[in-house]
Amino acid sequence: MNDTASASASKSEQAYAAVKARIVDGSYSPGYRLVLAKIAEDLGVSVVPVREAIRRLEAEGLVKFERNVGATVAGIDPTEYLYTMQTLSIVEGAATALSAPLIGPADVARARAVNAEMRECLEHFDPVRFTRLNQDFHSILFEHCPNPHILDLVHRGWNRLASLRSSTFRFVPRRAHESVDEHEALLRLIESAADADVIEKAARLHRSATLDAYLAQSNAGSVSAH
Amino acid sequence: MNDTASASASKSEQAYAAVKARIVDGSYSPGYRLVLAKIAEDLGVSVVPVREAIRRLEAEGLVKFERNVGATVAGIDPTEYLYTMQTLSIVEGAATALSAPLIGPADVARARAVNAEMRECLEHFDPVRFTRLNQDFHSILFEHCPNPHILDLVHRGWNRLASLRSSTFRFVPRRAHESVDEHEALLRLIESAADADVIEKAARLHRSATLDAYLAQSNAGSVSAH
DNA sequence: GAGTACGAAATCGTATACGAAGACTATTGC
DNA sequence: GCAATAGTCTTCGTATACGATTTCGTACTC
Repeated sequence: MNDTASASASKSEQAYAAVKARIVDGSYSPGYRLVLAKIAEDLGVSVVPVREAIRRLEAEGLVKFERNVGATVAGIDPTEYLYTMQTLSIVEGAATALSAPLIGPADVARARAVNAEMRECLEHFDPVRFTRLNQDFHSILFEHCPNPHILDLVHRGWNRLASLRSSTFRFVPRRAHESVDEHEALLRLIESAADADVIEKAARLHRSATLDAYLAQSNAGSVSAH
Repeated sequence: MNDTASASASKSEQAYAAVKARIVDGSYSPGYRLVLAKIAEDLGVSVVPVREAIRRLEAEGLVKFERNVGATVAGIDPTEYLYTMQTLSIVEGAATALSAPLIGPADVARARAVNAEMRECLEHFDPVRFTRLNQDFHSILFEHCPNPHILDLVHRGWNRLASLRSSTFRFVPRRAHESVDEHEALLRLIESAADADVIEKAARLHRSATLDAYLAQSNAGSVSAH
């Protein structure tokens, strides 16, 4: 973005952005111990703003904080994943339904283009790229949501998910095909100005189907984590 | 030893609880200017923990914070109210549906008792008491929600609402009667182990009906469809 | 040899202090 | 008389410092 902005922004802000970036891009992997003094030194600031940044990240659920002990990057605990996805399915479904009436033909075209890329991506499957495109696609759908609170919840959910980096679809490649088809179906619903209820249900099911696929996968075989 | 739990908790925690309490109980009314140094002195701590407490409250939406300017108690901006209620209708609906299968006969009985009190309360209408009971009632319904994230979102929503103190029903007394009836209907659905979809929709409509009543009342006209 | 107790190191929590940014006020020029 | 500007004053933002708490290692005892 603008590195000049980081200079004008408060130190807390800088620290927040820096730590968050490192969590999301995987430099700090789950379980990583976040020591205030060390981070402060790395960023060339004192511990106070770092502390504030950590607490903000805690509120977002990206780090876990224990009093008098310290902070660690929040784990990808499968249970947590389940909860996050379920929550996201609900709020994203609502956000998509609310923003649907505000989605114009131009937006639909953009979304369709992204989905075409995704379909193409299926050939020589790249889970990371696919997951990225997936986020782009859904962003177009829910970004017009007029209720900022709901939109914020959706963003938080995606952030949480991003911290289990790379890709959901790495674990459930089969799901990717269905996903692309469901995207097209969703777009059709939006184009035809379907009922909010119908759109909401479709968007929610779309997400919880991915969750179900993941659960079926991890329950069936050995857990490949660790 | 727990009566002085505030002593064992961290200063930040104390400050957080103290400020939050004053916002909720109305000592600090909306727009009230929260000056760090003053609060710190009142509580007998330094500004650092107070600052942290304020930021936490900001994350919850109870206070509005402006860089280099200060914090004020978040207003009851009607638009904010609308957003909060809409969000709550969605997450509370989901939470209620998810917890419905876990609600036992004892819980239903308790809820019914609370609702009976509410009905009684209608005679010599006390909006504050009614609103309190209303929260108790709904708490019983969603508190078993197995997804802690969703449950947390519900609590936050209620907190926000609590900060526009006293009572929603002060503004829409007529709505109170319908509310009690809808509560009974909700309980019947839960008892009969109705579909999650049905329960969710009922719970959501129950809340958005209150919102609509409020909107109709305050605008006395109509707002654009949402 | 294993378990416990004591002590040292690491890290967090909070206080105090100083610098910076914005808001208010008084004064001056038009 | 009104507006613009300069100066002051309040309040926030961050650094540094010290006390509190936890954890880990080591030695001692059973």
